[in-house]
Amino acid sequence: MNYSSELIKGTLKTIVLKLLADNKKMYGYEITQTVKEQTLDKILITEGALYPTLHSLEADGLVTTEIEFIGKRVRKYYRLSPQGKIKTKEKVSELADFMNTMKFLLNIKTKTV
Amino acid sequence: MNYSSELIKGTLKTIVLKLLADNKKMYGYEITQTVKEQTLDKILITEGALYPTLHSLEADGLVTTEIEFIGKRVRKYYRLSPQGKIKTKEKVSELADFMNTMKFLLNIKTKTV
DNA sequence: CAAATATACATAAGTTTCTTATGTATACAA
DNA sequence: TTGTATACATAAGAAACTTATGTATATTTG
Repeated sequence: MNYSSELIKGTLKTIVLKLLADNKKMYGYEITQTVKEQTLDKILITEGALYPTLHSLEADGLVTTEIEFIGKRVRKYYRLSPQGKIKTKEKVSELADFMNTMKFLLNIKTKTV
Repeated sequence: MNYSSELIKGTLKTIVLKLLADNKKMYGYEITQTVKEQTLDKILITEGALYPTLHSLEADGLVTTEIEFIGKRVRKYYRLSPQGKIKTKEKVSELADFMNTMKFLLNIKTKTV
């Protein structure tokens, strides 16, 4: 059973950047499959969400692209730019920090007056 | 320095429900201030986000409301309904699960082929 | 005591970011 | 040959915010 989609909102860019940081280069479909496998089908990235995100990362200069042909079929590989590497560190540490804060907040039992 | 707002998206309802679960009853402004204090200004809930969320929780039957007057000023207290208590447990455990999954995903070094 | 700030509610327009739907095309398996 | 998988893309619509605005009372501060 996968997560209610609003949870994934806001984390997609970070997920994509981190995967690219760990795998040198990846193409869109590969990203969807990797996330699906690694999260045991809990996080399913739709193409309608992923491709615009990748295009936006490219427009922001965070990734570069390379076209590759597998037979007649096209593949578009994405790779982090230097700025992309910096941005990835920022986003990942921000998310880690946020998760710590949330963990703390959700464990609070009583309001401190 | 507070979090980029897209991170908070999708977690607001869960935060509000959990606070109500821990504090019996709370009013809107109190929720914003409590979150601000507990997170050391890292999570700032805007009124434009909070009030529609509270109204939506009420419309869904997850909370009940009571008006209270402090002098001439009105306060609207929110309290979990029985369904609200159930929903809170679901949302909190879903978020905890999601955070574990994200933590795992963001630590992966190499793609497992 | 006037002005600024804090308390306390609310809504509405606009933006972002997703979902859902659709489209195109190749490759492979049944 | 039919369905499924691979692989890209975009567009309409929905959800959930931000930002701006509005109203009103209470308190602090210069």
